[in-house]
Amino acid sequence: MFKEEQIIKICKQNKWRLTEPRLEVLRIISLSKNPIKAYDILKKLANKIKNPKPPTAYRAIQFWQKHKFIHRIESLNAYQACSHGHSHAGAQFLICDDCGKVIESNLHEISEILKKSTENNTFKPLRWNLEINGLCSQCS
Amino acid sequence: MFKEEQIIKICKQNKWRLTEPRLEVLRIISLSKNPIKAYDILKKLANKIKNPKPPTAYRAIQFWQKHKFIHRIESLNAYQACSHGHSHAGAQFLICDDCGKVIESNLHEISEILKKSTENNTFKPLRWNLEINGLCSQCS
DNA sequence: TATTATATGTTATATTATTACATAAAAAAA
DNA sequence: TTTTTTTATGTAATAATATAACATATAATA
Repeated sequence: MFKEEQIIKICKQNKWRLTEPRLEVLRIISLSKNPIKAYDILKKLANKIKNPKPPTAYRAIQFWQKHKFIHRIESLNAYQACSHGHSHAGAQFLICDDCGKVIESNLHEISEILKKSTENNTFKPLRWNLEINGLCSQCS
Repeated sequence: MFKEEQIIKICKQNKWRLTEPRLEVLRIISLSKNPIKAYDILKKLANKIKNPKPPTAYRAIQFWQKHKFIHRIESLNAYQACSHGHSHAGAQFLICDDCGKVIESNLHEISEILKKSTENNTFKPLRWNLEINGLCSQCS
């Protein structure tokens, strides 16, 4: 969704500190074809900064998650760049069981349903995560 | 959803071996008010069988998951008894950020949407997991 | 009863993530 | 500008979650 220069700009505008580990971690996640795991990020990070330790990766991951530029795919323990506007309350992912590709999907009806559900049962949804497993068009 | 005797019956009918660790793990999960973590299951299991090790808990968890009597709440790394018929393809959970209670919800419209989504984008959904965070009626 | 398949016990280890504390760098205040 | 405060990083240690591997036991089947 976002090009690096856009992100740099957004960070500047919001006065978010765009440090080297953060930028490198974002690049690693963005360049990854499929969701990437924390320790794989860490391995790649070692090509950019010397002998990085887990907290270095996890802190940067946390930073980008907080600002909604990346998502965590819970069922995979892995991270993927957000491919939509970065301020949506919920996300839905189509996870191909065959090739492992994860497509971030819109399915905007979901938020409608959640609103309705609220009225009915009084649970007040704030954010959500929908992970759908199946077969992508390539693999089916 | 299921009482123990029903489960015993279902296992018998299907010739699933209902061993002691499996039964005890199911009881522990069923009796837990909120989703329970594997190592907490293991701790409780120690009251029932002598010095159980992680695989004992994880194997039983896996068994009940496979047969859809329990769900894993991915965002919590925790397990909860299924409160619906145990053969649905997808599950939705309302997770209260305040009290930690997790309500398994119906939201049957979801499957409709997924079917539609399939037609549109050719992804073929097989199963899904929707975790909605917010505030339950008690806490809001 | 013998054979096969399934489940468990146990040790070890892999994977994922956080705590704690010292140091450094940037931002804000004086 | 200098001091102070806040924020981020480096590093070591360890916590939390999960699985592999293999020997033994138990149940199902032949």
